[in-house]
Amino acid sequence: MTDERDGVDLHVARWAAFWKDDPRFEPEIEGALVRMNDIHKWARRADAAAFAGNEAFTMEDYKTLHALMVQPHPMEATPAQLADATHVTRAAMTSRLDRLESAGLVTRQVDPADRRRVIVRPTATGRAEWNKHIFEGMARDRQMLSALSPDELVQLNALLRKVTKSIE
Amino acid sequence: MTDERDGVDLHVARWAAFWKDDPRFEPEIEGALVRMNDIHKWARRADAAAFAGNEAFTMEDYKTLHALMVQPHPMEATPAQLADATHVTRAAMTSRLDRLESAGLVTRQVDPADRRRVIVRPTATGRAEWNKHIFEGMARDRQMLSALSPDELVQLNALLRKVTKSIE
DNA sequence: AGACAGTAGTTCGACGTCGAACTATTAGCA
DNA sequence: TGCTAATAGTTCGACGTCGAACTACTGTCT
Repeated sequence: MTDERDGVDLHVARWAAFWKDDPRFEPEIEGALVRMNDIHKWARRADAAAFAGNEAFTMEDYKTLHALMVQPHPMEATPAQLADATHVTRAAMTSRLDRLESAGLVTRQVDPADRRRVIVRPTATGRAEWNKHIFEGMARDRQMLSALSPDELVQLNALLRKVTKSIE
Repeated sequence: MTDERDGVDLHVARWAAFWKDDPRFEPEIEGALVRMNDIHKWARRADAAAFAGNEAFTMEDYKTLHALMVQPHPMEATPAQLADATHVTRAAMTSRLDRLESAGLVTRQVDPADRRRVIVRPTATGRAEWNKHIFEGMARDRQMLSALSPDELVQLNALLRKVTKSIE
């Protein structure tokens, strides 16, 4: 493996020099986490840039709408389910749904069977808005990982899957 | 490769059923990004939990202090360098440094050679506070990736390095 | 020397999120 | 039937971040 070094290698090397011979610092651990962090940050910035010009429809709005569309029971979910799916608190989801509802992209309806619950559904406008952005996002994702071959992608997922299984 | 499926596999399968036969959706791309996202979120939560009880010394404070300690020119950096290292804006770094300075963990000094610049240095207290947390964080990182063997970690970094090199 | 673009850092207002407190509703149990 | 605990969603105040505007200083070009 004669790959050139990336910026993270420099970071890790400097760091390793700091604690030379201390076994508690493991370069491959730090390197992997820093790289995943960098990739994640880059993706977030690319997504945010794609929604930068759009006034009144933010990336958060899109992600909420997206979570709603890919629910097991499609086109229908509670705020709590959406909060779990997007990894935000219920409080944050309330304010997201406020925006989406007043923009006419989703509807809120009290569940008649359990009046504590609220059922969220996308409107036709909401589904159209979601369709407008979904494939652009997948194209960005494809571009970001274009350095990896199909085989390498499978390898990467196999390794990552071991990690996610151990922590979930 | 007979690894069991993880939660992301379910997510991707559901999603794939949504756009069956649409070549724009690539399961391995989405899977890799979602997994990295999940791992990143898990790490952030673990770090945040470690600083939860600590009043007046947040995770952001620690990361700023850490960036200062591992600079090429150790123990000395400008706000802009720290902002780049931690991937926040200069504005955010200003408020971080305000907190750290008033807590007595760093000092700010105007550079006599270029009076636009400010030189940030850790105090003895700051260095002690940093030492108190650095190894705990590395232990958390090690624990999080403990599902991977040393060989697998090297493979993972090789794959991630291809990605980071292509986007940096 | 004087004007002007560029750079470093800060301040400001807006935004999204969090955790805690609160309201409303449901389920369990004596 | 009543009392209590648990649950779903919302409101509230605080916090960290961002982008834009601003101040101060430096370097360059004429």
